[in-house]
Amino acid sequence: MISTQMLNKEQQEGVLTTEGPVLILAGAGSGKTRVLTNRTAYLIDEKGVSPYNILAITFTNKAAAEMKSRINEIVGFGSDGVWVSTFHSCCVRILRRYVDRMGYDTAFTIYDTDDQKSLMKDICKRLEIDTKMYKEKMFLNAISAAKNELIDPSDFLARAEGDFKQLKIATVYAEYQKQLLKNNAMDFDDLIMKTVELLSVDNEVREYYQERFHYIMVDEYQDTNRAQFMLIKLLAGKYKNLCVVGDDDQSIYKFRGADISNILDFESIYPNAKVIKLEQNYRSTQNILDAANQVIANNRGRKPKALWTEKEAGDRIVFEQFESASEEAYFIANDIKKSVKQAECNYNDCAVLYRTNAQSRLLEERFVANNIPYKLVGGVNFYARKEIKDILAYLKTIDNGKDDIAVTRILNVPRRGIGMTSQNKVMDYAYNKGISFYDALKEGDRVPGLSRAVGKIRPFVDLIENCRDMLFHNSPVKVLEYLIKETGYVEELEAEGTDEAKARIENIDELITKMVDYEQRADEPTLGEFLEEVALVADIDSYDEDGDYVVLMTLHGAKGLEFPRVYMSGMEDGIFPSYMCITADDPDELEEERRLCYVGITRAKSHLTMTAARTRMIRGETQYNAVSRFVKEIPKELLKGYVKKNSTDNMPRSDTFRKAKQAFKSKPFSATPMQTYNNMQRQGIVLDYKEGDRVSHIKFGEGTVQKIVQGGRDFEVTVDFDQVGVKKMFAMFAKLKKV
DNA sequence: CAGCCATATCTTTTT
DNA sequence: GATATGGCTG
Repeated sequence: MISTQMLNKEQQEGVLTTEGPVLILAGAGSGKTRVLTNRTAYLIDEKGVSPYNILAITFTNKAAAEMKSRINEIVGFGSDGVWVSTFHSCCVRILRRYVDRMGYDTAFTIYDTDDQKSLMKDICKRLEIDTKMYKEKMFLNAISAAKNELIDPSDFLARAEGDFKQLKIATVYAEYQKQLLKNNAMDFDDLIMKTVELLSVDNEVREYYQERFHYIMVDEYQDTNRAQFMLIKLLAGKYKNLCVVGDDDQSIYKFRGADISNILDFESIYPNAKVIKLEQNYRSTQNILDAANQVIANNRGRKPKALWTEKEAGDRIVFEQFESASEEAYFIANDIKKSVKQAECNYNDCAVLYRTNAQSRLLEERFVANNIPYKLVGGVNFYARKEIKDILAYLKTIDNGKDDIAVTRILNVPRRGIGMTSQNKVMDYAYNKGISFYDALKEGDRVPGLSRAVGKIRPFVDLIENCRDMLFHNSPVKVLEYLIKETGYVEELEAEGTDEAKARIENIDELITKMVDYEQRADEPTLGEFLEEVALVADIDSYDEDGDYVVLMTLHGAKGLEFPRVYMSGMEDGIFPSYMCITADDPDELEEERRLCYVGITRAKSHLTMTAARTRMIRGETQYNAVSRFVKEIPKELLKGYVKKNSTDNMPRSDTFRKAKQAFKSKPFSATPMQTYNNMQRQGIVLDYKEGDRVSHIKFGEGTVQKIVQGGRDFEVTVDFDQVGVKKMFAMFAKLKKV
């Protein structure tokens, strides 16, 4: 039974307004999940709606699972019937049932980014595209963007309007779709787009689902793209009881096609929509909320809103700048350790957030050294690891022999002595005969030019066929175990004996465990369903807030979560906001970064610490970065000790550094590795070039030395570069070479 | 055909 | 710094 007395007035309104379109603008920490779960409970308990007629859509499995369990807590029995799922799994469910009406096999496989890349590579090779000119990734990005906008290959061609590059993309796009269909596979974007297509084209299917879903709710609506928008519009087409929840200030997935106008224009698309604003924040202290409000206030083009809280001011925000990124990591690790020791918090109260996954490395090292339990979320997905992808490719081959990408991946893994030459011969044969790669392997003796290789291919085909036969009478796990034994995959790793090989074996064991777990959960376990589940998990799904560990993740990953103590690391211009956004002509990109900052700040309940480093290694180059402009947007009164010690002041410490910075104030500065720097310092600097000499620079290319001036401990060298013009730089950093 | 070494490119963010 | 690719050799 639900009780509305725990809800504020606006929240109650959100729960009780069940009919017609509703837009809930829910600020960070304003209890939107509570509204959604209570609303569902209200529909079932009070309005007698069948759970079967309710659909709730989220972005991650974790969010879906949480909503499900919270509905369960309130409603108890009967809530199982509610469809709570992610966009992608919802679409898969629909497609598995009806996609055969569009020429696909309902047993299609789902391609992840890796698979897409492999396929694209093959296509570029076949179409003889110079991948130096046009990168595979460029095509994939363009295709993904098109799919998010529901633009199919023929639309794309029509829009190309004679533009050479666009025409090229159109050709590749068409071929890509053709190959996907042939492989009986779909990529992530297809899942949404094909569902929209199915619902648009097939009246019977559309009416079925429209009739089924009397009530639809969508979480994180600000992150929907055009395709997802259409999907929802189609599904809600009959009853129009659509409730969307979102916050335009937390829209951070534009790069993935999210269209903020979906939420901003909701009222004009659904004219009689009721709009409810949730502005009371229940999560953060006043200081944290003030900081968030002040930062986000710098964005134009947002729906005006003001978050408020009844909470006390709380601690001020800590900001610290360090000489290097490792010192930063050292500080964060120590600070967490200290706080736990003093019983101020547990490890799982703490989260360390950063802009890019690469930043996690130093933190991890520090955490290991300090014996701090931590969990890294994101980065390389478990299912993206080599050994896991190999095993999954076997399973995919068993499940869907049409998936050429999977078959080619494992044909020679472990080594069977089948090289590229043989593989290409089979591939050509398959292409000419219009059959799948695997089917071509089966008739290997008829492939021209395959002499000895036939004998090597045979055992591979037999293995796959045996597994398929086994599947009729055995559980998928049995087949998996048989497979691992027969291929000798683990055996080979054991023989290797390295730590890395051991870690791989552990991962494979983990995969078996996951499959066992799946079989126990499923009513009727099938290999296909397992593969599907595996394809659609995000790393965040495995994060469990009950375990006592610090969590490390990107700011993007943290959306929707909250922690008593939050550390935002790498608060530097060039890192966050990223260099790409600073240099972009489009000011919207900076605004998106600012929203990301807003998301980060509002994750914190009571303690927020921001850190920055003066120097940081990025891709093997040392960068010097200024303090993030976002830090400067926070009023100083909210910061603890902003101008106190010299370790936290804004001026660079060393004379050399200050001058270096002046010379390179516009760009993040790549310096020579520290090794050389130290050598030079020890030896005193000897320049092997003089004024008028031709020199070359690692980044700027060749140029002529105009002036050399002794400055402090280093030489200030002025060079007129052929490509980029005159630059002033310090010899110590510039690493100029005489040519 | 496989294993080794040189090189090139990468990085924002993810279902 | 790390990983993917390409060329070479045994």
